[in-house]
Amino acid sequence: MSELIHISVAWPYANGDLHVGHLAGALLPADIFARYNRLKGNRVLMVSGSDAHGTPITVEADKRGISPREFFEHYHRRSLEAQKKIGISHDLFTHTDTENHIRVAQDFFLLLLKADALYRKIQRQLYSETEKRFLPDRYVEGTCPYCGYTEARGDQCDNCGRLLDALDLIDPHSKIDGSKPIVHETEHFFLDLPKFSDALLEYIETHAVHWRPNVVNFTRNYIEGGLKGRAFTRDINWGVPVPLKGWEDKHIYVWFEAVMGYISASIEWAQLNGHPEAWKDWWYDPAAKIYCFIGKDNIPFHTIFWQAELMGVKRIYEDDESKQLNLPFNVPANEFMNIEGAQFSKSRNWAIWMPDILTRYDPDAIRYYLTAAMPEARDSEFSWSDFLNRNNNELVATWGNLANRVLSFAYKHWDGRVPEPGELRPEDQELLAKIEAGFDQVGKLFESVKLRAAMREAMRLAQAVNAYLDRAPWFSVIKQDKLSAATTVFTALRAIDSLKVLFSPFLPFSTEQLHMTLGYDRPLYGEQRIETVQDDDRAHDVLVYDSSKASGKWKPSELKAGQLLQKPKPLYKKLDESLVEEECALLGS
RNA sequence: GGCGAGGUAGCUCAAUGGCAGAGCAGGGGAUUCAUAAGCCCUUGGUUGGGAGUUCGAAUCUCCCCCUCGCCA
Repeated sequence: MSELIHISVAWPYANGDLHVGHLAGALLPADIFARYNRLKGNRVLMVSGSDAHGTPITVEADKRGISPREFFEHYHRRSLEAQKKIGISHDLFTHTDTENHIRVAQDFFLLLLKADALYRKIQRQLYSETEKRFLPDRYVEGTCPYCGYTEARGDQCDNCGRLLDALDLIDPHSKIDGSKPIVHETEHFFLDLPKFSDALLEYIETHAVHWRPNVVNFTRNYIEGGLKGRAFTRDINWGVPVPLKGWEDKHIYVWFEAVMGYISASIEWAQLNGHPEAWKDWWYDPAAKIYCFIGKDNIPFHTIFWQAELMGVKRIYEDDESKQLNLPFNVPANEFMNIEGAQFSKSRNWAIWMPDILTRYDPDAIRYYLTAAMPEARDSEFSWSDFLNRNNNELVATWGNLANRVLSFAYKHWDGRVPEPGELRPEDQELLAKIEAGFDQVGKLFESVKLRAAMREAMRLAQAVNAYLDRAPWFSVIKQDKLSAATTVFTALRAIDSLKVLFSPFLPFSTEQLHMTLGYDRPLYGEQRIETVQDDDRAHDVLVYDSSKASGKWKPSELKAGQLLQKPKPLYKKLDESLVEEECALLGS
């Protein structure tokens, strides 16, 4: 039975390149999960985009003397390239500064206002006269009123650890230009979260049964601790303008606006595909399942605030009052990936950047390691020596070598064709039955979003094929009893053909190569393309996934004897241990 | 400071009250189709520290230490 699966992937902030944290935290698990569901025959809609708004982008753009738009578009384009190379198969990866997104976010705002989910409140905030703008708390520095530390930030004192109100800082000054800010009053809209408290708890009790414990506990506790209204608008001159007269200078708070992108991107996808209403299948059919793939820092936004927004508007671009927007079905948040024993840090360049490592390593080698070390249950560690070992000892040695040894042997002894087997012996049937059962076992792990375990299970099956080959007659009998050898090689080829499917969500590039080597002509997966979309006034670049040529199915091999093989080539490269020292030297430089 | 998660073998990680496991690394063995790959066997643990509950604790409770996230 075909299911509707929506995959909402956290929007990477476009103030820098993608790094392994983005991949391991959200992008890669989402892609693996999407590919599995496509193979299962489910209707998948996976969307995301670059988060283009917010203060850090304006600050960086100012530093470089360019516009925020020019600044984020640079990183957006690099993000598209990197994700295409590593095979993150978004049906649409767009950004939040499109005319479509701005329109949707503004309509969302107006619906929330109409639903009485927003209220107005006047605040006092620090204002920079030199920059003609309000200063976010973390861009203010001054003396801590408690401990006297002179470099306390507006939100927190790093010396005594106390939380501060920027207005309490002694001798406050702007971190950007050192000028002294003054106190201004400013009015804002707030999202009335307490109003949704009961409904949110109810949602957690009914929906979160199968969620990861850390996500449920954190969320329940957060709500039970008492929700407070949160500022929904900001004094910033970059973002989605508040669509009300007299409010033109204020913009919707970037966090609240970015999550709306899951809907705006679904709408954009539907329009690009010529079925403008198609997005509603995922957002209004109660049977559709929405999965949010995010990092742990994002949990409250995807388990509380986004739900409150959806509950608040109830429906958008839909007149039928019996319909209601779907709430996320699961939020499989990942923890963080540290690097060589220390936290990721952009300022110290303690980071592994995707565009950079993609110049040196194959995408599947990176995908294999990031999945094996994925922070599903707790923070995990990226270590270059571990990367080397897992690549050489697991990916190359166990799985790559298995495919290569069998294919080379078959190609050499049966004129480049799949051999005609004799009757299958008990050990052949046993192996094939084991592999067939793997589709259910690995599938179950996918359903509960345990991707590390799923890949390990596939690897265990590859080991079982190696063990089978150790006992079965083939190279030792090729001269005397070619039929026996043919039966073994046929069985092993079928096993490899099945393993190719099991591994393909994790390793889409190499399994596609293997698929072709095995003599198929239609690819397992669709094609990714970077395209330019023309809006009313502007244009923007997107990454799309075209599934029209995809033929992969989540089911055991039916490889036929006589099928013409292509000359096999190794699927993976063994890496030299010198890389460990070289890569570590690049960290922090 | 409050809340949440985590600390398990050399490394990366499993194990939610019932004999502490896996992969890799390390050691030994029989092999040669294959990228010196694969297969079989195997050495490693006072589960961060302390106290308690229990017939039984990595797991539950309390205290302490350390790491991460959110509140910010």
